[in-house]
Amino acid sequence: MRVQPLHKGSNAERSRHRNRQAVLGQVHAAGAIGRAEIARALSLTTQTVSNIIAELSQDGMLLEKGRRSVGRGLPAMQYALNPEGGYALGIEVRPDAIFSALLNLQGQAVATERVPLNTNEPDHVLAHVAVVYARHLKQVPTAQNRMLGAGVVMPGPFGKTGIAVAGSDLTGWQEVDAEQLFSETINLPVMLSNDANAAAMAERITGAAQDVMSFAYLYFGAGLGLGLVHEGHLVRGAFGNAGEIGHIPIPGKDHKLEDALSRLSVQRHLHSVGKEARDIDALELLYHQGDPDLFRWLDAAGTALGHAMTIIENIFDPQTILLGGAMPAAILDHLVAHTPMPDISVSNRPGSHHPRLMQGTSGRMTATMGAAALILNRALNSSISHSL
Amino acid sequence: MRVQPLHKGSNAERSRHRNRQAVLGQVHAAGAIGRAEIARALSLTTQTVSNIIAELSQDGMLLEKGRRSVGRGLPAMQYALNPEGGYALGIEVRPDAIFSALLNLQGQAVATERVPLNTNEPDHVLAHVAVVYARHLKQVPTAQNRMLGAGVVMPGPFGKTGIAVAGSDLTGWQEVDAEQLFSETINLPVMLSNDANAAAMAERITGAAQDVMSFAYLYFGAGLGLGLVHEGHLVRGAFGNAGEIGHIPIPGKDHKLEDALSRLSVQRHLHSVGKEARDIDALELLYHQGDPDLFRWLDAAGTALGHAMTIIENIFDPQTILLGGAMPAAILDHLVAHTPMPDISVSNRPGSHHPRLMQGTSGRMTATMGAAALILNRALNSSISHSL
DNA sequence: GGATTAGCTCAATTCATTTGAATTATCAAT
DNA sequence: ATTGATAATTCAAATGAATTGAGCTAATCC
Repeated sequence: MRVQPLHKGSNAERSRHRNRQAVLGQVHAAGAIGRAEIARALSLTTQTVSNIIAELSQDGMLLEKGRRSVGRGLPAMQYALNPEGGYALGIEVRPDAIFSALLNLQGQAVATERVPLNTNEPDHVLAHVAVVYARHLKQVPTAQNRMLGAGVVMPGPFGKTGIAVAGSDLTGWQEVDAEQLFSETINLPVMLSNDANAAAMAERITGAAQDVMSFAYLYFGAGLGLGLVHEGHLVRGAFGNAGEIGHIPIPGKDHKLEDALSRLSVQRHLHSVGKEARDIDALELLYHQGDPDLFRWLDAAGTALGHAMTIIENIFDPQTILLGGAMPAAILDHLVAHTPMPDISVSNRPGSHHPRLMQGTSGRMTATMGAAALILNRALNSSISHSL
Repeated sequence: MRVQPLHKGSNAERSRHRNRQAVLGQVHAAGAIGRAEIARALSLTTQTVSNIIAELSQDGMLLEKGRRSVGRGLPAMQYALNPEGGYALGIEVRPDAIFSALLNLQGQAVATERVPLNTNEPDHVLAHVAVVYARHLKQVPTAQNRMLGAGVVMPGPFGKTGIAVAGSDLTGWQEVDAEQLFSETINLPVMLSNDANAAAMAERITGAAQDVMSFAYLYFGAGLGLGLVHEGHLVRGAFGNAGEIGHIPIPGKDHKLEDALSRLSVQRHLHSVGKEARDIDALELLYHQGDPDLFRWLDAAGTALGHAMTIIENIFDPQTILLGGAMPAAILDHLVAHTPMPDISVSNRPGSHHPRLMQGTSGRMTATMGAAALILNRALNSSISHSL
C-alpha cells in the first residue's frame, strides 16, 4: 500500500499561490487592511505583498478603500475583498427538495432558491442542480466567470455504515461518487460535506465564530449533527462521517441524544399530546404562546444538551459550542440561556473569554449557505494546496 | 484583538525547509526509498530531491542503503534515516517520579531512566530533569549536537478547569508556563502534552498506527485518556485539554467512563474483594491465573469500552481505535478480542480495511516515549513551520 | 547485442522572494 | 511655518531554490 504524503513539496509557484491565499485571508479577517500590516502578519516583505495585491486587484479580487491615517507616516491604502471578485455555489440536497444559494466573496447570499423534488435519484437531482445553477448565473451575470467552486451538502453518513436514517436517506446515492457527479454536471470543483460541518464553516466565514479557531457546532437538521472546527480546519473524520453525535446513547429515558434533542423529537413529543408543529414557524408560534408541552420538551432537551456538552467539551476542548440550524431562533435562545453548564468538564474554567454555549445562525438555509462557505473557506483560509 | 494568521507566507528558504521535512517524512514512511520515487510522491523534480538528499546526507540525517533493482532502468540508490542523525528527549512527569527516554531518529529508545521524586514542585522537577538529560547525553555522546527537541508529558488537564484529579495533581504547576521552564532548563525546543496524546504520537511514529492518518488512542494512565490524530496531526483542543474522555458520564451503574475503565478502577474492584494488584505485573499474573474477580471486572470494562467506542466512532469517525498504556498486554488483548462492537456507529461498515479496535503499545514507558515522538513527528511530518 | 526504460547529474533558466535605496505623506516638536 | 522623525510604498538589483533539457549510466526486454 502506498502511503500518501501529508503535503506536497513546494516551489516558487506554489509559494505564490499560498501567499495569495494568505493575503486574501488577512484581508477577509481584517475587513480592510494595508499592505504593510499584511506583510507583518505573514512575515513577508511589503514588496512581496505589494506585488500580490497588485495582482489580486488586477484580478478583481480586491478593492481600494482609501487611505487610513493611524499615526505618523504615510497613511496606508486600505484594501478590502471585492464582493464581486468571486462566488461560491451552495447546494443542499434533501430527500424532498434541493436548496441552493449563491454567495459572493464576502459570504453574502446574492441568489437563493428552493426546488421541490419528486424523486431524489442522482440523475434527477443532477438535472435540477444544473438548471438552478444556470438560473443563478443568469440572475448574477458577474458570477459567470468568477465561480470558485460548489459546496454540496447531503444527509450523511456517507458510505455504508451501521446507521440507517430511516426514510430520510436518499435513494441511489450509496454507490456513486457524488463529488465526481456534481463536479461533472456543473463543471466546478466540488466539496461534499454533511449539514453540520457546512453550517459550522458558515459560522466561521461570516457568522458567530469568525475569530474562533476551534469550536464545535451543534446543528439541528433532520436529527442532530456536530460540526468540528479545529485550528481553523474542519475535522471530517477518516471517512467524512465525523460528528454523528445524534446516535450517541445517553443516560436517561431516551436512548439516543437525538431522541431528546432534534426537530423530530419535539415534533414527536408534541404529536403525542395531540399537537402538530409542521415547521419552524409553527414551533416559534408555540414558543411565544408559552405552550406548556413545548416547555416540557425544552426542559428535557436542555438536560440532553448538557450531556452533549459534557461529551463535546471533554473530548474536544473547544473555545465554545455553537447551537444552530433549523430551529426557531427563540428556541435556540432559550436553550442557550437555560441549559445548565456541566461542572465536570475541562471547559469549566474561570475567566474564559468565550461563553461555553452560544447561539449560531438559525433558519432553513444555514446548511445551504454553509455548503458555499466550504468553498469560500478554502479560498481564504486553506493551507492545503488545491488539486490543480 | 489581533487575529492570528493561520499560516505564514512562504519564500524560497521556507520552501526548502518544508521540502527537506517532506523528504525526511517520505524516507521515514518508506523505510528505504530512492530519489525518483520521493520526487514523484512530492510532486518535485528528481533534481530537487537529489539536491536535498545530498544536503541531508551531508548533515548526517540519511544513510545510503545500496541500489535496489525493481525492473528496468538504473537501479535506484536507496536512502534510509540515519538513526544517529537526530535525537529527541521524552520526559514524563508523574506525581511521584520522572520517566525519561532518549529516542533516536528511528524512534528507538537509546537510553531510559526513572527518577523517584520526593516533591514534584517545579524547581525540584526541573533540577532532576537537567541531571537526567545530562546523564543521557553522557551515555549517548552522538546525541550531544543532534538534539531535535524535548517532549514533556504531564498529567492534564492544563489550566484551571472543572476537573480536579484528586491527589494526582502536581503541586505548584498551575500558575507557571511549564513549556517555557523546561525549555530554559534543558535549552531545547519543548512540546508539552498529556499522556494520551503523546502515546498516540508514539504509535504513529513507530507503532501500530504508522500508516494510519486518522485514529483515536484510548490510553490507560492514571485514569483514561484519549489521543486524537486527525490527518496526521494531533487534535489538542483549544486549550490543550482535548481527550479527557474519562470524565464522560455513561449509562449504567458507574458514573463516569473511567470508573469502569482504568487502572484505578480494576484496583478498586479487586480491593473491594480483598485482593491487591499494585502494578502491571501483578495484574498480568492474576489474568493468567484466570482470577474470576478480574474477569468480572473485564466484563464490565468491556461494556464501558463499548460505550467509549460508540462515542469516539460517532464523533470522530477514525480509521481505527487503539487501546494501550499502562496495562498488561494480556488484558489489552482480552479487551480487544472480547469487546462487542457497537452496532449503531458510522464505523460499523462492511469491508473496512482496519479493524475497529486494535491493540497498541502496552507498558509503563508508552507515554514517555510518546513525549519524544511528539518531537520526531514534528521533524518528519510537520506542515507547520518551526518557530525559528 | 541493440532497443528500451529508469535513475541520476550538469548547466542554464525561471520564478518569486528579499534587499537596499529612493520617494511620498503624515505627525510632532521647535 | 519649518524641520525632523516615522511609516508606507515603489523601483531595481540580488538571491535562493525550483524547473528545464540534455546527457550519462545501468538495468531489463526482445
